[in-house]
Amino acid sequence: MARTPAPDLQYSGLDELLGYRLRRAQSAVHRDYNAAFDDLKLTQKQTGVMWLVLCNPGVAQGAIGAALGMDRATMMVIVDRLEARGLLQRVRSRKDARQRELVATPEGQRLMKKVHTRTIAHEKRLKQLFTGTELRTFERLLQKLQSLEDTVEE
Amino acid sequence: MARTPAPDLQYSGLDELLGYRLRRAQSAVHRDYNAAFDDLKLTQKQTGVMWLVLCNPGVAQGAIGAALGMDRATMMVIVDRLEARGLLQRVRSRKDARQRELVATPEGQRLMKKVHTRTIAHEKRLKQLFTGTELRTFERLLQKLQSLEDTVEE
DNA sequence: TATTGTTATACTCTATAACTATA
DNA sequence: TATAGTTATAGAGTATAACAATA
Repeated sequence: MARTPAPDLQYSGLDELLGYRLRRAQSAVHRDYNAAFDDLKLTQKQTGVMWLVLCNPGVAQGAIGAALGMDRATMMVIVDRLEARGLLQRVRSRKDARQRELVATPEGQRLMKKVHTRTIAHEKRLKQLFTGTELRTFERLLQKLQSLEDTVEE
Repeated sequence: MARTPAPDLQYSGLDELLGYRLRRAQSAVHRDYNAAFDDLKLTQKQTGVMWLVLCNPGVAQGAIGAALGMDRATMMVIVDRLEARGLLQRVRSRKDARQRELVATPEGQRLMKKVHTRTIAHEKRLKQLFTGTELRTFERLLQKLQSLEDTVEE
């Protein structure tokens, strides 16, 4: 990524902001993820969609988007790419012709087997940084932040 | 954002992954931030850059990028935008003519006063979700994830 | 030779608005 | 009328590679 060695700067409290800390942590994990999944060419978001399609075959595109907190238009971009790569298919629903049911192709299923294995390894790598108690606490704290999601929408 | 009501899906462990949880939490805070700063038209990243420029006037562009974990090319995009909006200026360094020192314009300084106030309010809003002990724990846990950053680079 | 910034290029995610086809 | 998906469009962040100027 070609970065300069860390300098010596004033932060005036920037690095004490919870939002900033969270962003930097997420950024570090994101880079770590990309490095670990580089050869599979699947981003975190794409993996999330494929993951849910695998364990909810035939579920509507919009339902996946809602579950992952994504806009309809955003889902379109992601599903378009996954479909173009031949990892999943859209099928017009017979129950409600407005909906598109998503199903993984054989190739998508093969890829997701690798992704599962890789994910377990990556997760283990992350969790090694913490004790069991810390992990439970961490998840609880992260969960609290997600409650903001509901506040904004209404 | 036009989202569909939450569906009832299988997750097969996706929602137990630390990386997933972190991403969703960051996403929620990011949306909350954007909603709170909508009228000021400054993103989290742009705010980070302006913040450091304000408390380190004349610091080199690359030093800011390194402090915020950003690539040189990424910094270019962000600084270009801030400069085009008249919020900061690039000045060729007299100590090392390769470097560009960043300084906030009067307009940038005015805007950042508002941003500071707004940030304190936003931070308060976030921190209300937690006790003092929880906050200290949270920051410690997030810090541990940032150690991944060093592991990947070398 | 190495570093700082630059440009060109490409990819991903996000979102709004207007449109269609269905319900 | 309302909903699911689509298209067009735009903004933002990320990164690689090649290049110029400077050290």
